[in-house]
Amino acid sequence: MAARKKPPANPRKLPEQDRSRATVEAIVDAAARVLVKHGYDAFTTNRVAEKAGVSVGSLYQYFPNKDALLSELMRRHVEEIERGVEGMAELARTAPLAEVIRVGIEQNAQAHFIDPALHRVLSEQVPRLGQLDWMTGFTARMDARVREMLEARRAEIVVQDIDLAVYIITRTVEAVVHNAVCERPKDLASGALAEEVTRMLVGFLTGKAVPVKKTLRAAAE
Amino acid sequence: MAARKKPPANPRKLPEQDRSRATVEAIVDAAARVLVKHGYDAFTTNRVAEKAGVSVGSLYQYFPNKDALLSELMRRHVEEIERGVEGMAELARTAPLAEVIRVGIEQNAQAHFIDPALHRVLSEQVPRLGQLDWMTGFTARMDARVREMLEARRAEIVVQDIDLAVYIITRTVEAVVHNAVCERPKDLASGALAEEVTRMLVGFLTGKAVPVKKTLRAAAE
DNA sequence: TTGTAAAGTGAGCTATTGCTCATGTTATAC
DNA sequence: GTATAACATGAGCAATAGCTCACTTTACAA
Repeated sequence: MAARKKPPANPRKLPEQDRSRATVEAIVDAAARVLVKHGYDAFTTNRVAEKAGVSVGSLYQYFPNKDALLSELMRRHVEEIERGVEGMAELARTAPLAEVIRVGIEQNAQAHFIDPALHRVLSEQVPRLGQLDWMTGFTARMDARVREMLEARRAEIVVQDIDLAVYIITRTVEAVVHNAVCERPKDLASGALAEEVTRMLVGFLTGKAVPVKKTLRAAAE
Repeated sequence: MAARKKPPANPRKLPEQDRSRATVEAIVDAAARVLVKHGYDAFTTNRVAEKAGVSVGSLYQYFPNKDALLSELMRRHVEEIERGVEGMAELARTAPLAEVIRVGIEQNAQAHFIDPALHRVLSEQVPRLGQLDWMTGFTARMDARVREMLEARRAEIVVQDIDLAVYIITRTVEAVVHNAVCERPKDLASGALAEEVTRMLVGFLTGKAVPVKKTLRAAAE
């Protein structure tokens, strides 16, 4: 536990040969495996290196410190999630509001199922690495997308403060889905949760009553 | 960092004399101060003892381990929050739905201002102490209250699955308010956020359109 | 007074962990 | 073949933090 306070933060060597690129991959993979299997307490650089089949020294040749490795792992995870949401851009222009929102919610849910165990550990156990550089960019991009979508539909929308609406929507969806993954998997799988949250958000945005579907959708496939 | 894995978990001595009760208070107080002022990284038993003006030995006479101290600190914090919500019981019976919800939101916001710094550290930095015994009871009680409130108003409510509705409401309010404390203090203070979230939730529950207030409330005092 | 239990002390043991560095191995350039 | 740089190794250092325990002090009861 030596240098947790004084981060050397040297921009370490970048892998140039294939061999070293493979090493970096092995390290990141092992990091994820260790986190998932044994939790953050067991996430030591020595252990990760061992599981990766390399020596600690190699690890520190590509990551200046433990947090850098953690940061890289999170960055990759978030990147995966963002890729999953990319396809929504065109749908957002063509489909009706309710559909866009429902798909948004379902996409968010999907994102939580890419690697649920890792996602859970990252968000519950890992100490907040005080505003990661790339993290702010991520949320900003997400917010911007929702904002554009809303602005393109100003006609249907009664909400006054669009910024505030974006804020409420994004936090609500993220929080409800995120918690539901562990606490209400059934309602998430059946679509009941997405159904209700969609109704809530559409009503909120349009200021109109949205009829309750009397026939709840059966659990798909 | 010796016994992090093998928790002795001995039910340590309970304070019997006034002197020792004062010691325990001093320790818990110091724990909060250290957390707030220097973050979780600086939260060491030695440091807490020092700040409390007692020896580490004394600390370990009343807390079997570090996590127990942390747990007690969180328990007290949550207890304070719960006390703040107690007064809502009667209001819930007399006032109109929208009013109850708005006050609920505002109470939740108030709770975050009891000790915002501590609240922030606890929720952002402190590692999840894997399902604290008392924690489940707390959320269960809160959920039960909201549930009762809804059931007493079944007539106004179109929602089919009340359990699911309770879930969505509680998570939404908690998440939106919690995040807004740091990210949108203005909207929280002005009441704009509570206004909008209330409109959203009432629309969700009643299935009716709720008119947007054209005149946004000015920031109170 | 005096015996006993509660309360308090703090030096230091034990274990862990992040990280270094002297050394060895493999690939590329000429 | 040889020089050079990239890559890899792993024993072990330095720091630290959780916790113990032998011992002292204080409170209270008889």
